[in-house]
Amino acid sequence: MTKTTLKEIAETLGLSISTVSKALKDYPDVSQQTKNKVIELAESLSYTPNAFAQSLRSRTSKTIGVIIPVMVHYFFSNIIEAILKEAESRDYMVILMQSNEDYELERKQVDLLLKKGVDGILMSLSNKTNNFDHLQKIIDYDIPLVLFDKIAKLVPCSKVSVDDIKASYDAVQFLVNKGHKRIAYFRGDLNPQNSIDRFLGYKKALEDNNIVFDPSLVYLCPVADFKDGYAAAEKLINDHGTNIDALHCITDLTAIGAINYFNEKSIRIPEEIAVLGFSNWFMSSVITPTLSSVEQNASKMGEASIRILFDEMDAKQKGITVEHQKIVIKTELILRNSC
Amino acid sequence: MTKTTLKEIAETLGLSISTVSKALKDYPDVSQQTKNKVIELAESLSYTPNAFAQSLRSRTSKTIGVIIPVMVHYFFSNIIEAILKEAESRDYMVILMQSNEDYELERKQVDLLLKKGVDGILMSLSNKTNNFDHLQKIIDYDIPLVLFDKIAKLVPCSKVSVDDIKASYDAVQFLVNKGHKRIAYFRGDLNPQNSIDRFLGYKKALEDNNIVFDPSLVYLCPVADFKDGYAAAEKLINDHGTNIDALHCITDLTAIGAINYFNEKSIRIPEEIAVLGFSNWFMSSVITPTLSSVEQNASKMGEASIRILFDEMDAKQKGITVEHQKIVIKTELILRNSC
DNA sequence: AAAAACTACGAAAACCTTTTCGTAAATTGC
DNA sequence: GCAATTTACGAAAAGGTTTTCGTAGTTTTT
Repeated sequence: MTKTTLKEIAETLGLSISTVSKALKDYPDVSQQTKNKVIELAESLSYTPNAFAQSLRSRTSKTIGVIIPVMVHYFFSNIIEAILKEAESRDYMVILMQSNEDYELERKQVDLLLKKGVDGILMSLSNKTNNFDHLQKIIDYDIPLVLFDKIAKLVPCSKVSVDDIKASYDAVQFLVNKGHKRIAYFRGDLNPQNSIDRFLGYKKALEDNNIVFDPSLVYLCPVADFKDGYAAAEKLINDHGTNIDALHCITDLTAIGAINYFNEKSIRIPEEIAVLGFSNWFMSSVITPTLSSVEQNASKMGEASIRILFDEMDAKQKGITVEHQKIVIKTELILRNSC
Repeated sequence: MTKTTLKEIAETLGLSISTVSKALKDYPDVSQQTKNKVIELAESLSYTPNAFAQSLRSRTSKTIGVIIPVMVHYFFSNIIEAILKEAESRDYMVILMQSNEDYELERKQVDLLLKKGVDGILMSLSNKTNNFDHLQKIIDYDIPLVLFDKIAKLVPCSKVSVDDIKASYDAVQFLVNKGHKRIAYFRGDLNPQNSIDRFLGYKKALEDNNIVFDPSLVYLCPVADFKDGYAAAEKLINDHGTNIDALHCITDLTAIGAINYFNEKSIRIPEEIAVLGFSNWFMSSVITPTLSSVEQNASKMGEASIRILFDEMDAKQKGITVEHQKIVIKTELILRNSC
């Protein structure tokens, strides 16, 4: 079963390749009669143009590349889902890569995507990334680039993110309004902007409420997973007993780790310690107690990212240059039983 | 910033395109001197061959296509992760598509992948799929195809799955050994093979233990999600009160839905009803009570699938034909507090 | 010293599509 | 009836790489 080509159709009908091509693309300088013959035969042979040849000629591939740090995350899989759906509807294909929070790998993957000739790139940076030459390379190649969630503020490209400062600020403000004063914080890795911003939001909310920031209430959870949260909770209790009102965490997973520790030690939530997460994983709605969190609207973020990417790709096609966009997705506090 | 081509290098050095190409591919009929010059210039211009041209000529794309029914699933995202890693290490790219449990979409996606010229395809079928012409088309095109998890038994291609019958059989046998007799079952959609097999395993275990199969203890959870489980649990209790010893569910999510209902109604787990899920989602280890489940080894399944795919792709490249493989991944019972 | 073998390169075709340009033949206008 | 236009098609180049085959020029063999 070999794929049909224009040449075969041309030979069968005694036409030239050019005429067949033009007939299929409905050029005006082909007679209707010829068009009909060509179209009929093409269909009966189920002709589809060779994508490689088309790409070679047009220098476009109808393909976009997506690099994310990790796949097995409620947040990221939701974003990917939104991206796939939108790409689908535009007949674009998505090449997906996972950087595994590894800067070197991320760089290599960018090179692969560029080599592969994708028409655009969506990226959420790894936690380790603090050199942006590879992003500049994308821009130098004139490939539209949109960063989402884990963004680099200084790279000249479009960006989609949430206002992490405000999101955490609002969360902590809520805890303060509830009367909590000694609010611990489990912070994430020191490098990524999100992590920094959420921490700043936490600090600012304290300041604005005239609560003295106490560094001994801040614990580092570099991987921001269940284990980190569990371990930090253990340290927290060892250090402070239950002389703590509330706990805000960099992610739900960390918060759930902490909750599990508190449950084991029969520390009552929210009576003894109120807990508030970040990201609103599905899981958070089914654990005991259900976990309050910050909804990041992953789908909206995915949709916005790919929409902007398509805008820039379309503009490039038409030879127009467009301003880069910076979109901030609204977050909302989801209140459940943990606070 | 335009990409360097062989032609440019050739012109700069006063050589022919062929010689440059051969120099870079280390052909023996190019002098070492010339090779050195070419390699040096190529590197300084950071030459990378045009992937479209290479694909056009070689009829391969170093790309594989993956179609899964849904992305936001612990199981599938784990499989994808394994696939991405292995593909990565082979310098292959992965085009990912989500069929959304929609047969028509699945068909369209297969066509897209074929048109795009992927070198191989990995698929997990949608629940609705019961016509396999599109799979046959892949085979007719001589593109290696591996089905995983949601497979079609009769399609002549390699397959990777778990022995769902045995897995559920073992799970129910465990419940019986614990002394449970009235064991309810929340089954999945009627179409997919997994769903059928797990149900068969449940039935067979009862039979082998001389427990009469009672259809009134079986509830349908077509989507097999949290909602379905919650709703079915409500019906179960309405129908039978707590005249039930145990419950086995088609997925963890369903089981977690049921657990939430039981918790709300203060029905004690496992004292009044023991619960056992399927798939061993991460979530199951952190809810209250922690949920026993069947570990499907998603990573192993992903690894096996892509390994077989590469085997078949390599064989095709060499013109060899290989037997299709049928791999059954071992499952294991993970015991926690819910039973 | 002539024949044989080897070295190092280039021409050209093939992969397939798209589009520009050129040109016969048919048609229109006057 | 001749010039101007229109119609309908084909040739050819371009996009970039790979590989086969051909061939000058050089070296080795006898």
